[in-house]
Formats: sequence, C-alpha cells, structure tokens
Amino acid sequence: MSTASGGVSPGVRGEAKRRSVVEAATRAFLSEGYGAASMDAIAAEAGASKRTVYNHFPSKRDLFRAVVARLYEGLNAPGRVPSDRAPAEALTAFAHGLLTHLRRPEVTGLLRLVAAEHRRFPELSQDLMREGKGPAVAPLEAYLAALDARGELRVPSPPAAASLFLGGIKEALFWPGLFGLPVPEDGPVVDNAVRAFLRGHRVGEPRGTVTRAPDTPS
Amino acid sequence: MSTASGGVSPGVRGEAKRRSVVEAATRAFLSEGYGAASMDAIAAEAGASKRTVYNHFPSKRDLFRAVVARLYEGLNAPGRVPSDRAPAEALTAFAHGLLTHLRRPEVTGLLRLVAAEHRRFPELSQDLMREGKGPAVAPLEAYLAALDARGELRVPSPPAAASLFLGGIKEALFWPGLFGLPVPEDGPVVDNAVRAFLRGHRVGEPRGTVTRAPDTPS
DNA sequence: CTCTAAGTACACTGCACAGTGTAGTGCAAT
DNA sequence: ATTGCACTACACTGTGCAGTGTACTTAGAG
Repeated sequence: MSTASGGVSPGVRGEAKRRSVVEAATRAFLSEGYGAASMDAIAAEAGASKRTVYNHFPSKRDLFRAVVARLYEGLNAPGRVPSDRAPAEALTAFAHGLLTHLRRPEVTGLLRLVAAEHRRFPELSQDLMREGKGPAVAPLEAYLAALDARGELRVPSPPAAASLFLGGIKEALFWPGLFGLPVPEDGPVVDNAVRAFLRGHRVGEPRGTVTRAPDTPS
Repeated sequence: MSTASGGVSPGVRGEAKRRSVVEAATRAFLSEGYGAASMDAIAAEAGASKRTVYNHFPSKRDLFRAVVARLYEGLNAPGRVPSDRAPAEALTAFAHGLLTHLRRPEVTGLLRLVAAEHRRFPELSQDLMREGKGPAVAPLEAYLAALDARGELRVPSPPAAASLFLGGIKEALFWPGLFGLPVPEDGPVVDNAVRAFLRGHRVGEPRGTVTRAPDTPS
C-alpha cells in the first residue's frame, strides 16, 4: 500500500525498456521519417514486444513527440567561444564547432523531420527555434557584444552580425549537406568568412557605414 | 496503320488529361509529401479516373519523378541583376528578387521534398543543384566579376563572395520559413547585408585582406 | 513461496492505399 | 456507320500498418 512497497519507485525496471524503445524509435524516425517508420520495426529493433511499446506510449504520435523532445534535450552542445584568443581565432573555432554540431546525424535528421512534417506537427517548429538555434548562437552574440563594448570591433547589432556571419558559412558548408549534396572543404570557406567579417567590423571606419543598429523598424 | 492516321499525333487529346494529372499530383506532393499523398486523391483532384492516371504513369514513383522534373523546369526565374544601377541598389534588388523566387510555395515545397525523400530518391539532389541553385546565383557571380574587372569593387572570388552574401541574407530571411518559423522584415536585413558586403569589398584596401581566390583546393 | 507489476507472444481487427482487370462510354477521323 | 483510342466507373487483390485483446511468463519485494 505504501509508496515504497507497492510502486517502489515508479518504473525502475520499466524505465530501461522505455529508453530502449525511445532510442530505437529515434533511429527509425531520423532515418525513415515519421510516415515510413513502422511501430513493428521499432518494437523489434528495441527488443521489446509491440504491446510493451503501446503500454509506454499510447500512440505513434506520442512516441514521436517523446523522441523529438529527447532530441531537443540532447541538442545542448552550444559551442563555446574561446574568448581568450584573438578574434580571428575565436570566430574560426566557434564556426568549426558549430559546423560539427550541426552536421551530427541527429541534428540533420531532426531538421529534415521538422521541415517535412511541419504540417502534421506544427508545434515542432517553435521548439526548434527556442531549444535549438537560440542557445547555439547566443554565445556568439554575447562574444560580439563584448568585443564591441571593449572597442575591439564595431558591432552595432550583434544578432544581425552573427546571423550574417553564420549564414555566410552555412550557405556553403551546411545547407547543401541537408539535401544530400557535396560540401566543399571547411577551412578555406571559414577563413574567408572570418576575414570578411573582421574587415567589415573594424573600428575607426571613415563613414558611410552602420553606426547604429541596422535600422530595425521604429 | 500509318503513323499519321493511326496515332495522328501521339496524344493530342491525352495530353490535356496528362497535364491535369501532373498538376494535381504537384499540389498533392508539395503539400502532403510523397508518402502521404494518395493516388486516389490525386486522380479525384485531377478529375480523372484512377485507371487513366496509371495509363499515363506506370507507378507512383514515376508520377512523382515527372512532377519533380516539371518543377525544375518551372524554376527558371533567375533574378536578373540591374547592373545599370549603383552596386548597392543592384545588390538590393537582386536579393529581393531572389527572396521572392525562393519563397514561392513550389520552391519551398520542392526543397522540403528533396530533403525529406533524399533516401528514397537520391537522384533529386543532383538536379536541384544543377537546375535550381546554379542558374539562380550565376547572374550575381557574373555581376560581381564584372565589378571586379571594372575596378569598382575588389572581389577576388565571385563564387565565394556570392555565397557569403546570399547566405547572410537567407540565414535570417529564408531558412526559418522552411521550418515554419516566422521571418523578420526583409528591408533592414538586406540593407545591412548589402552595407556589410560593400564595406568588405572596397577597393584600395590597405592590406591583410584577400587578394587572391580564397584558396579553394588545387 | 507468493504476490504483483512489467513484459512477451501472437492472433486479430480495421483501414488505407498501390496497383489491376474489365466492361463499357464519348469522340474523333475516315 | 465503323473503327480505334482515350477515358470512365467500379469492383477487386494484396499488403502493410496502427492499434487491441488475451493468455502466459518473468522478476523483484515481502
């Protein structure tokens, strides 16, 4: 009757099976997509009976959402900016770290899922921004703001600058891969982007450049 | 028996039905995805009988490929660069044109399809680059090369510069939309990207900048 | 040993869908 | 009018899959 005798703790043993189901489902959804992944295959791959799967998750949708939620949690690998190094090195390191992060199969698969299923599961999009992109670029924006505050660089709008910088890199080195296309070597592209960024944000610019935030609407 | 009497021309009448089937299939695939679109629904929406659909296309895969091929053809709306205007204006105009092009439902839907189905249909990716992206950015690269040749701007590697420029814009204004996320207003972001680009490619740079192509592999 | 929660094996329902077969209809050209 | 073709209506097969029901087994806690 007591909590300690009847339930011990709610699912110490069941938790293991549950995890293996979620892991198998993750692999299935990431590689096959929502529609093509079958519950029978997931159960088999998890070494569980189909009934057990349905005892943990009432429906395929629920299992899918659990999978995506867990993927978002595992996404927390926000590249740090080595701010003790010179800006060129710091930016280069951050860029490479972010690329490594973005190109993990879980991330590319998740992006493909969100894009493909954003009609059936509109709520996934919102979480993607909040839990994925936001935390990933925040350190860069903070670093740029610090550079600006120290007077090392002129960065009127860190978010805009970060977006420009990362977009320039991802355009060649990340997005093509999402569509199964080949990507060029990282090094030269990143170096070029870093040079362009530093050239564009030097202090002591003569004139004709941005001196305030890039004029977002009033 | 003769070609002129027996066949008249191969399918003058049948061509109309075929087109309406392809159009209905296009709508279905773009909005539902490959797996979720049903042949029954496509036939109904095309005002055709299911048998007619299968008389024109032996399988769902074939219909899908016909749809994608036709989408690639219709993609030929490569934004021109108004090269008679000042660089700032020309780049701004091109950017807005490209964004309009990219955000058409056919394009976003096609990208989602290619990303989602690139396991089942690997061949789609190759065509996407050749028929979609290549033609779209070529005018910009040519324009940048011309600016460099005229000595108006220093653009050592037009492809790299174009990629950096467009990536910076698409990062904020295009990719989020592909995932169902809101995008900010175009104007400020584009203006900012154009300013940054011009600042980074002025002639008469002191030193420490790129003077040759950014070192793509030998 | 005994009780109970969690898991298993497996047969089964219901459905949606790709693809086929067939008998018949509308529409041109000769 | 006749011939031939594209199209239709519709029934039908086969399959794969989400989800359920049930009787049986395992494993830990007292």
